[in-house]
Formats: sequence, C-alpha cells, structure tokens
Amino acid sequence: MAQAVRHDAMRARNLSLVLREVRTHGSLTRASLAEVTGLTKTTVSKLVADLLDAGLVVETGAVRGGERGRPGVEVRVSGDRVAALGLELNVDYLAVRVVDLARRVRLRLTQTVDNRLSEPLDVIGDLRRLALSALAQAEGTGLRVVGAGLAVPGPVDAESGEIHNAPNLGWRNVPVGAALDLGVPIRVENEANLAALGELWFGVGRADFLYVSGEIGIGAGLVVNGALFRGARGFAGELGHVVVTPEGPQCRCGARGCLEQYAGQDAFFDAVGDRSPYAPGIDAIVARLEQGDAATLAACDKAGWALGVALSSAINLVDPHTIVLGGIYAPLFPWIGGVVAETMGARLAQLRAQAPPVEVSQLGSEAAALGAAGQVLETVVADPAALSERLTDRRDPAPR
Amino acid sequence: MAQAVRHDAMRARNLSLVLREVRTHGSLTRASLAEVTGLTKTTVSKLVADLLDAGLVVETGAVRGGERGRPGVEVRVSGDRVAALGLELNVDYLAVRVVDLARRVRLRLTQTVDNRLSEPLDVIGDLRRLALSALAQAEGTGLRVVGAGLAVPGPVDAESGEIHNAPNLGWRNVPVGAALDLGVPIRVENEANLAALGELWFGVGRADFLYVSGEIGIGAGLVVNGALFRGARGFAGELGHVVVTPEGPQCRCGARGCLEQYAGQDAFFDAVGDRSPYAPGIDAIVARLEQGDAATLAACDKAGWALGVALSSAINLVDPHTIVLGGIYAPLFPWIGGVVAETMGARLAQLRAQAPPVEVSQLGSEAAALGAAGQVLETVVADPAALSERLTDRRDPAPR
DNA sequence: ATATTTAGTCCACAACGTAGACTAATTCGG
DNA sequence: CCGAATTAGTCTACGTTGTGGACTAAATAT
Repeated sequence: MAQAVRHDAMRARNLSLVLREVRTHGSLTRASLAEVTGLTKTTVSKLVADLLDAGLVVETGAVRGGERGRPGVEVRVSGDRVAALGLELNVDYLAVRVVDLARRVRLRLTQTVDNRLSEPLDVIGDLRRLALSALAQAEGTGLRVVGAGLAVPGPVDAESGEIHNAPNLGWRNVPVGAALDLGVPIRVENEANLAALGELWFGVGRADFLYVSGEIGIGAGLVVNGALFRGARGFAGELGHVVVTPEGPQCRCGARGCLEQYAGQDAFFDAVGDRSPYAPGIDAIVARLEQGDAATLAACDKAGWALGVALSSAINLVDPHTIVLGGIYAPLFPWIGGVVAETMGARLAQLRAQAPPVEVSQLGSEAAALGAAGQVLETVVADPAALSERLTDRRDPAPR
Repeated sequence: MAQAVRHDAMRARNLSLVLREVRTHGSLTRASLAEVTGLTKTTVSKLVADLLDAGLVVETGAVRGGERGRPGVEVRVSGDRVAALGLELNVDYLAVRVVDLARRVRLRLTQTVDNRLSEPLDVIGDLRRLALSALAQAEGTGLRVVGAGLAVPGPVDAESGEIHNAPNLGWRNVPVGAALDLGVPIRVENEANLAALGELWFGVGRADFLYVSGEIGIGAGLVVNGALFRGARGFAGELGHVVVTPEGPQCRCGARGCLEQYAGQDAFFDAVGDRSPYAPGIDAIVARLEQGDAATLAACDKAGWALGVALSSAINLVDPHTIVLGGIYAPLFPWIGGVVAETMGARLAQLRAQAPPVEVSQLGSEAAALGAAGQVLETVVADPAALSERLTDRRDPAPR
C-alpha cells in the first residue's frame, strides 16, 4: 500500500538513489552524481557525507584525470563494513556464503551431504553450525552481517519462513527460518527464485529473464525489470509442472505429462539408464556425451525438446527477454541448448520477431546462495537510512 | 528508474495518496483521512483544499452522524470535472465510452461492423468520428476529457502506439494512435490487457487475477497486486498459443496444438458445425446449449478441457489468485466453467492446497473500453498535481 | 604566471509537513 | 435548557530537507 511521504522518507529515498547510482556506475564523483540523480551538488554532498559516515561508501583516492578543471573525488561502495549471509539447504549439499556490500564473495563454506537421510532438525543444526562459523569469521574481519537469506528446494511461505512442502527433501511444514536462529534477520525463499536473483546480480542476468533451475524438480525464477515475480501466493515459477503432453506419463504431482517427467533429473537419468542421480552422476553423463554415446545424446534431445515446449508456453505467457539455463542444464548445455532453442524457435518465431535467446548460467550451484545474500544487500541499498540508525546505535553516535 | 524526490514530488505523492484513499473509501472526512494516511490533520486539510480547487473532489453535505463531537465534512471523488475516453477497435465492432473520475459511465456509443472488410484507415476514420462525437458531448456537459485509451485485438508497441500485427484484423504495423488524432493524449494497448483492467476497476476483479479473453484469438491479462503485468517486451498473456498438445493440429502461428486450435472462437464454431462466428453466432450456440444439443455440449467439453490444460500451465507459472473468464466464455460459462475447473483441479490440487477459483466476467464486451478509460483515470489519480497544472495552465497541452 | 574550467562547500531561502494551541460544532448529562 | 465533553478543522510557529547561486579549491590551457 502506498505510504505518506514525509521529510525523512524523502531523505531515505534520495540516500538510496545515490547509493544505487554509485553501485551501478562503480564509482562516481559528487558532481557526476548530481548530474545522474538530478539533485543539486549541495544535496548530493550532504547525502554522500551521510553515506561515508555510515561506512557504506568510501572515497577512492582516484580522480577523474586528463580534463580541465578541478578533479573530482570518486566514491565507491564500501565492501569493508556491511555484509550478508547467503545460505542454501538443498537435497545433496549445504552452502554458506558471506558477501559484502560491494558484492564480493568473502567466504565460501560448502558441505556435501544427502539430506534426505536425516531428520529436518538435524539438517538445520548442521547448517546452523556452518552459518555461525561463517558469521564469526566475518565479524572477526570487521564486517557487520546485517541479515541472512536462505534458499530451500520448494515453495515457501515468505511471511513465516516456513517450508510448506519440499517433496524432494520429503519435508512438510518445517519452520526453517525460526529453527536456524542465527541472531540476524533471516529470509527464506524458494531456491529457483534466489538462483535467478543470483544470476541477476552475480552472473549473466540482464534486467529481464527467466532462469530455469534444473534439479530433481524443475523450477523457474522470473526476473522482470530487476525484480522477482512471485505471483499472488508466492508459488509462481513451477515450470516443472507445465504441461508438455496432457495425457503423458503420470507425475508425482498428480497430473500427467508434466515437464518434470521428461526433463527432470530423475527422468533424465532414468532415460540414460543411470540410477545414481547425484554429483558423480552428472559428471558421468557429461563424460558419456563427450564420447558421443547415442543413448545419452537421445535422452538430451528428448529432454531438450520437452524443455523447449514448456518454455514456449512460458514465453507466450510471461514474455521474458532471455532464457537462462541453470542447474544440471548448465553442464548439459552444449548438448541441450541447441534443441531447446530450435524447439522454441519453431513454435515462436512467427508470432514474435524472434524467440528469446537461450543462455547458460555461469554460477553453477552457487547461484542460489549468492542470490540469498544479494537479496539482503538489496534491502540495505533500498533503505540505507534504516541501517545507518542500526549502525549508529551500536557504535559511537555519529553527528546528525 | 528511480527518481530523486524533491519537495514537489513529495507533495504530488501525498496528493495522490489522499485522492486514492478518498476513492477506495467512497467518502471520508479530513480527520479520517489523517488517520488512514498517517499525515497530520493540517497537511490533509491543505491537500484536500488543493484537490477541491482542482475539482477532483467535492464536499458532500453529508456528515458522519450519531457520534459525539463536531461532525466531519466528507469529501468524495468528483465525477463532474474530469473524464476519460475509452475506445475499442475490434474485429466486429467499435466501442466508445466516456467515464468520469468517479468511474461512472457517462456515455456509450457502439457500432457493429465487420472491420476485416475495410481498409485500416477507413476503420480508424469511423472510430475517430465516434470518438469526436463523444468528446463533444462530454465537453458539452462540462467534463474535461484528459485522455483516451484504445483497445485493439493484438500486440501493441506501447511507446509508439503502433499495432504490430493483429492477425484477426489482418493489420500489420498500423500507427493507430497517431492516426486517430483526437487532440488528447492517447494510449494504445492490447484488448485482453485492458479488459483485465476493466474487470479490475469496473467488474468482479480482485487485486490478483488472470483474465481470459476468448475472442477469435485467446488472450489473457494478468493483474498482479492491482497492476498489469506486461512482460519484457509487452507481449505477455498470449494464452492462445500455450501448448495443449505439442503435436496437435497446425495453428496459424506456425506451431502445433496451441490452445486456440481447441478453444478459440473459430475452432469452437467449427466443432459445432456453425460457420457464422459473430454476434448472432454465439447466441445461437447458447440457444442450442439450452436445448441440450449433444454435439454442442461435446464441443464445450473439449474447449473447456483444453482451456483447463492451458490454464494449469499458466497457474503453475504465474500463480494468479483467481481466473476470470470473459469474451465468449462468459455466455458459455454455465456449460464450460465446470469442465475448466475440474481439469484444473485434477492437475493442480495436489501441489497446491487448491486450484484458483474460476469466475465469470460481468462486463461482457464492454470490459476493454472501460479498462482503457480507467487506465487514463488511473494516471490522474497517480499524479493529480500534473492535472491541476494542466487545468490552471489552460492553454498548454503539456506532455507527461 | 594567468585565465579558464570544473569540483565541492557555504549560506540564505523556499517548500512542505509537524505539533499543538485554538476555534467550531455537535452530543451527553443533569 | 445549559454547560461539559468530544471531535473536526484551522492557524501559527517551527523543523527538516532540497535549492540556487556565490564562493573557494584545484586542476589544465595558453
């Protein structure tokens, strides 16, 4: 709902605007900030002073060289004060990342473990240990971790931080957010959504794309104009259950002929006659593809065709600018990308000038954890004033 | 792109906030406005004074009765000063509506005509005559028409107001917006999108729903949190080309087995053996259904099943709260709504608590024209200050 | 060395919302 | 029927924030 704008809200917005422009341009002088924001030099100077106080930006010694006139002092986002924790709890691994406000990854902890074999609370305990260790290390280097994001493989109630139903883990109604209890605010979100945001902020993503996360389930994260599209109940992006053939094979969701039955990890591994679907599995598959194994190539064709069909529906409905393939589709991309693009092209080329390009994710399994951390950093950029208060409360009271 | 907030922007936003609250509550006193907006009584009084000056709200004599204390003077949105023009150019009719800021329809002009038989410029000329006549009548009653919206059956380039490709009219690259030349700003938009907005503002629509427009083509308009979802290029909502059966009948879009081949108006009329697809056609179909004609009932089942399949994909992808069926599906609803809901239920019930409810549009063929007018009124509510300037600066046709 | 140019700061000021005193108009209670 | 209580709305002094232009600072061009 729209909110009244008072002086403090005006200031908060302009502060956010300045910080955002600094980030998108890498570094900027106050004078050029005044130009790009439309604010006056005076105002920009005051805002930058506040951001410097809060430690969110720093002056680089560097100046703009070569031209006439007094050189400007550039400021850039500081990576030494504020950071966020990105967590991922997935079927076969746990991942923790610490990312600073300048979007540099400061710490990586990953643990490979089959979480389907353990009780939810034990898995959460493992993740908690990893996260607390990362927190301690980060704060040891002077970083203030302002929040955490957690990616889980399944739909999430964003308000309560509760996992509704994660079929691949076999979890139902697990309050992960509360159980983690890290001492910092935590936001829980679907893995595909966060991987999409990871791709947006740390990978190839432009402002508009559909990220496809091929895991045991197939999820999609839609980014529109730089923001995640969640749908009315937060369940958008269930690409795995888009119809490929309405009377096709039975899916565990109760329907028939869903994409997951053609291009999901299990279906794919079944098709190539391999029943070890985890990390070693995908490498073996790639090896076979590199050797030109006919059955495996055929499985790729089939999965790629189905993915192309489902994506055609998705493109007709939500019109993404680009398709980014992640998860297992990233290593398989050389063998699957072509079929996907061809299938889409055949179905879409006439109605649109051209089908959206199909690209491959650069981040691998790190995408979701990075997106989770990035989402927290985004809240800082969106309202630096809120953080500044928190910072000043903790430390010496800065002049207001 | 985020914009800097100056004093004038702050004021503009608060003005908009007050006007919006007045509209959503019907009528409000200054004191209750202060409560709901969070602004002080002083500020609200000043803002309301400006809105009264601009003629956007009026004081009702009515007061809040019964309770103790001085009674408050209620204000409500004024329908006597500002209005908008809603236009629709469709395959078999032209429609013009004048709607005032209080969302009352002040004038309806409709002309039934097969526009596929005429040159684009002639059709536009017809619409222009209707529109100018409506403009004159509206201004004769003291209304100031601040803009027009135009609904067309096909994807539109929103910037230029150009129809890209309207296959059902046989039009390509027609600059309708410019050609209409009404002397007021005009916004051109896809018919399904505007019908969705019409349903949102004038019909049954809640804040989140997917509107299905069954015409010769099948379009969809997705409303999320009260706003239209357009996709990256503005082509979202092409429900008619969502896959039902990947190797099904050839579609004119170049693909196979699109929804349009099963549930589009032409396909449907073919299935019942009727080749007169226009207004008389649908009434005849309904008559047959009322008589229990088996072939027609079977055609409804088939179309409803296909629609349910395609909507299942749509729901998995975009997670709308509700489905609203419009266009020809509205009169057919008693015979088609059940099949659609059952098909969806069978495919979705397990993954979600329940499939979205399926409702029927109340507006009939008026939806798009009303949405077009409503969209213009929305810009007034979003920035009353801009209009106020225009009103005072009489002579300047200020853009934006 | 001096003129020119650009960066950044300073200061008086304007725009807007706030706080709370004040006035206005009603109901309640005796 | 009249005064107390209560609520609506206005008025005035004030605080916060951005503005505009003068001013100072630091570089390059001639």
